[in-house]
Amino acid sequence: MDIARTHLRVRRLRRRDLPSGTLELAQFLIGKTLVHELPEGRLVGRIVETEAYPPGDQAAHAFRGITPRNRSLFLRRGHAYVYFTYGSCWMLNITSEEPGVGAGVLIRALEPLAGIDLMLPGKRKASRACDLTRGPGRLAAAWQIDKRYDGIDVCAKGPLWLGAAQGPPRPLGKSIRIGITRAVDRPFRFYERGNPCVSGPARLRR
DNA sequence: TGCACGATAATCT
DNA sequence: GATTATCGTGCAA
Repeated sequence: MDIARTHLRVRRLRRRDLPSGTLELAQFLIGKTLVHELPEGRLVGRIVETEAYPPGDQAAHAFRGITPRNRSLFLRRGHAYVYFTYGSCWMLNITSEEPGVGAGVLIRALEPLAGIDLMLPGKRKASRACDLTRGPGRLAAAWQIDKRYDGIDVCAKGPLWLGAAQGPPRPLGKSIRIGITRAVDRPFRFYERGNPCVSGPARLRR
C-alpha cells in the first residue's frame, strides 16, 4: 500500500462547514472524506457518488411523514440515517436540513484511501479496492455500517465522521437517481466523472 | 457490457 | 400481502 496513504491525516468537518440544503450538500460531499474508526484501525474513503432526497420528494422515505424507521431523517443536518432494505443491504444517508425537516443524502460510493485491508469483502472477490465500496449496499457491508449507526452525529466526536476533501477536485457529473420507482426523472444524483469507484451502468458514470 | 431474475427480510398498507 | 434508495449470477451479444 502507498506509504503516504497509511499516514493520511484528515481534518474533521464541522457542522457549519456543511452547506444548507439537500441538493447543495449532495454536491458538496463529492470529494470529501468519510472516516470510520474501528478498534483495529481507521477506514478512510473519498465520497465519489451521492443522491439527494430533498423535502417534498416523492421518492424520499420522509415523504409520507415520520415513522419509527425514518425518524433519524428528521434530525438536523450532519446526522446519519441508516436503514435496511432488500433483505440484505444497509444504506447510509447524511441528513441535510433543519431539525424536524425530513431529508437526506444517500452515500452511494466511496474511493478507499486507507484501511483497505480492514474493509470486509463479503461474498465478492475484491480484486480491486473499488469493488468493496462501489454501491451503497457494498460500502455499508465493507465498512460494517448498520443499525448501530442510525441517528449518530457525524459532525461530533464518534466512530463515524466527515472529513475534508482529499486530492484535487475533479469534474462533477449529474444524472437521474438509481433504483427508484417514483420521481424517476429528477437529476438528483451526483458523482465524480470517470472515477472507477462510481456505481451504476457506464452511461451514468461518464 | 448489458440486461433479467431471484434472494431476502424489515417496513408499511 | 406488497413493496423495496440492492447485489450477484447467468446468459446474450
